This record gives sequence, C-alpha cells and structure tokens, in this order.
Amino acid sequence: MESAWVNTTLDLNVNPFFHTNQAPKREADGKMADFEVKSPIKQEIGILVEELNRVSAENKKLTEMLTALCEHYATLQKQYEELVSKNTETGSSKKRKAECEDYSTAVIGFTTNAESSCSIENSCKKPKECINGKISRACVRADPCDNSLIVRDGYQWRKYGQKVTRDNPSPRAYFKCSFAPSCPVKKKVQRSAEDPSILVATYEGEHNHTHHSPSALSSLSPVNSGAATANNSRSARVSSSSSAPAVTVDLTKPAGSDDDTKKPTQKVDQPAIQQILVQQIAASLTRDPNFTAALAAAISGKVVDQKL
DNA sequence: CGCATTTGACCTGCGC
DNA sequence: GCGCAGGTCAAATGCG
Repeated sequence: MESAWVNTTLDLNVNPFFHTNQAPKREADGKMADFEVKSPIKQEIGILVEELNRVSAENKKLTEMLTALCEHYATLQKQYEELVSKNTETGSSKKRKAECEDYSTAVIGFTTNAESSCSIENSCKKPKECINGKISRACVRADPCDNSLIVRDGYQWRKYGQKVTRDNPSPRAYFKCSFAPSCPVKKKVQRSAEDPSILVATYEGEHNHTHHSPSALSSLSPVNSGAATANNSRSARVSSSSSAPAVTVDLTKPAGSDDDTKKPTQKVDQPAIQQILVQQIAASLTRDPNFTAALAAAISGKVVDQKL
C-alpha cells in the first residue's frame, strides 16, 4: 500500500507557444526581420509571462491540494494500521479495560482479526467460544437522534439482549444471526462513547451460510452507505457500493515527486483541464468524511477478504 | 397467532 | 470468597 500514491504529475503544458498559433510559425520563419516583430513579440511575451505565472500559481495550488490528499490518505492508513496492531496485541489480561479502550479509539473504520482468535476479548470468552472466535469490528455512522442500534449489513439479526455498560452511557445491544438456525455469529452494537453518531458493531464468529439478502442490502440507508457499513465477511464491499455513486480511485500509480510537476512534460494528448478536474474531484472527496469512512471500510474489507 | 423486541433476573469470569 | 461487570436467558409485551 505504501507505493499506492496518486500520481502527482500534472500535465500542465507551459510551453510559451502553447496558446499562440503565430509564434511557432514565426520561429520557423526565423529569418523574419526584427523590426517587423519586435513590438508584437514584447506584447506577446508579457501575455505569456502572465499566463505562465497564472499556471504556475495554479500548479502550486494543485500541488498543495494533492499533498493534503496524500497526507489524509497516510493518516487514514496509519489509523488503520494502529487499530490492526492493537487488535493483534496479546497479553492484556484486563479484558474489560482493553475492550473499553478499543471502543474509545476505534472511531472510524473496520477492524478484524482472523488469525488470532479472540484477541480483542481474549481473556473474557469461554474456551468453547474462542474456538470459532473470529472477531471483527465495524463502525457505522448513524443519526445520533436515532436510538435504534441497528446496523444494516445484509444479514438477519435477532436481538436477544441489551445492557448498559459501565464505561458507556449508551446501551449495548446483543444480536444473534437469525438468517440460518445454526449460524453461530453474534453481534454487539453500541454507540461510541466519544461520538454518539457512530455505532460500533462487534462481530463474533463466522457465518456458516451464504450471504444473499437483496432486500436487506437494498435497504441500506444513505446514512449508512456513506459510512463504513461492514461485517466480518463479504458485505463490506457490497454495502459500500450499493447505493452510493460509483467512485473509482486509482491509487496504484506511483507518486511523482514535487520536481515532476515542474518538469516540462512530453505528453500533450492529455488536456490539462482534465488533470485539474481530477485533482479538484479528489480534493473535494477527501474533504468528505463520508467518503473517507467508506474508503477506510473498503480498504479494510479488502484486507479481510485477503485474510480469509 | 406467530414472531421479534424488551427487560429484569441469572450466570460466569475476573480482580481484589 | 466477595463484589463487580459483561453476557445470556426467558417471560412479558408489542406489532403486523
């Protein structure tokens, strides 16, 4: 992932003759008398210098926007890695404290733990529950006014309990998967203590049935679709693309250095305006918290699938 | 009437 | 051993 930066190369053709049809021709006709072109050339140079300054300023602005984008991405990635490393840590004997800390820090994103079962709640579970203990966590942005602890993830859940925990004023709801009678998966949903608009869903176990609930998927609310709606298997990717407009972000291109933007580019077939458009879209997307949350969920879901 | 949700009681594990 | 806190059960309740 480290190398998956956005290409920062801007195809801003600052060739002085780019915007003038006459100049190259005159250059080709190089033997033209000085007195014939002196005055128009001066005027033209002034215009071109002005144009160059404008483009340079725009270039600088775009570079800054792109830097912000990359920093934002790096921050998200760092957050994700911290969460993963935290979940893979072993040895915290004080399970309840550890769990509490997890809730307070896992504000955005989706974490899972496929290899080391029960690491999040390693010491709290009965041994028999740890055998199938694949634990994952999803954070879903929800309306703070909505008291229902419902996380729509495509599965059918049956609520079997609710409890107010010590470290969080909002109650914790307990769900069992009712899609299949023998499905052992359980889900705990609780609002984040720090941000009541975020629902933290913790999944335990693996579904022993296929996930096909179109009605449930189609009912994913816009509130959820923009945030990280996910569970421990496939629905993370499905939900993130179910109702939101399709946005394809290519992060596979290597990043260009700052110097790259200053180099004159050989490519003239790609209009600069398209590049600017792309940059502006990227910048606006990174300012959208829903998009960043969805991106985090999508990345997490990808990692989960690779682990499976 | 059947199913899902609510909610108080009970069970279990952990720390002191 | 006791108390605390999280997790689960099951009767009561609500809703379509």
